[in-house]
Amino acid sequence: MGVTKSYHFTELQNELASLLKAIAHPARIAIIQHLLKVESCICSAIVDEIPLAQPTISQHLKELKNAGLIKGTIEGNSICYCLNEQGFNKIKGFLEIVSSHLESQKKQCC
Amino acid sequence: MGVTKSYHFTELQNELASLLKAIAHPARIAIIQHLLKVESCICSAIVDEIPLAQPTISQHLKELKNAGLIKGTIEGNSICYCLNEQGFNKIKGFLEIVSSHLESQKKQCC
DNA sequence: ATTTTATATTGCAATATTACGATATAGTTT
DNA sequence: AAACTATATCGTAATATTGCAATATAAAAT
Repeated sequence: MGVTKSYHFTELQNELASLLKAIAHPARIAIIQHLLKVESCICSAIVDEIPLAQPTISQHLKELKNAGLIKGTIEGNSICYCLNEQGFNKIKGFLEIVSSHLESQKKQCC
Repeated sequence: MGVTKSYHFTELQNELASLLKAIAHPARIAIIQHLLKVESCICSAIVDEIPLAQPTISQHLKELKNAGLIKGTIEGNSICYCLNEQGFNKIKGFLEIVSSHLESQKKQCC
């Protein structure tokens, strides 16, 4: 059917899935890595950095923004994008729980 | 076009995207959480735990396995699934890099 | 050997995602 | 104001994902 049955799952499960889905594309990972590298949030010279058409980049940026992983502020003509710590912390929190559980699980079964 | 232009991106970017995509579904997060909870890797009583049809769960398990996030071993009649630490560590590594960069970035711009 | 139990595969319909050309919007420069 | 620059939106084609019924496979129990 192509539609995720999100009503079967908890709010946290759905939220985590949305956040992870937003990162789960090589172009969006490249955008994140670029924003990390440039420190000060140089705006969308991202378009020059990544070999995809401008509307495509714009769409990816929108997804990252909707998910709460980046922020954008208008700066005259252009827009300044930078990473949003909060979004990443949620994902990091989940992975830390997974890791700590895995470490305390002494006996591996598989 | 619907097809990701993965040839534009680095191997690491594509690998991370695949791993993240594999987790990025509420049912698969629920599966991961269940496997965490049951400690010893009780097999696919997951089907009883999650309100999706058996073929759907089987498909989700396959994706998690292909991505390297879970392992499965045959145990007589049934199959024992458990989490695969390695896959999670790769994602955790990426997020730790993001976090440490963000923390050292004093001036927020947006 | 037949039935039962556990899991995987196939095929398919519904929906979502990816990418981009064309175009719109809005600030900047001339 | 006209031209330019930066970004967003629309429309659309190609492809991917989700979910499940039906069916296949294979071990276990009877």
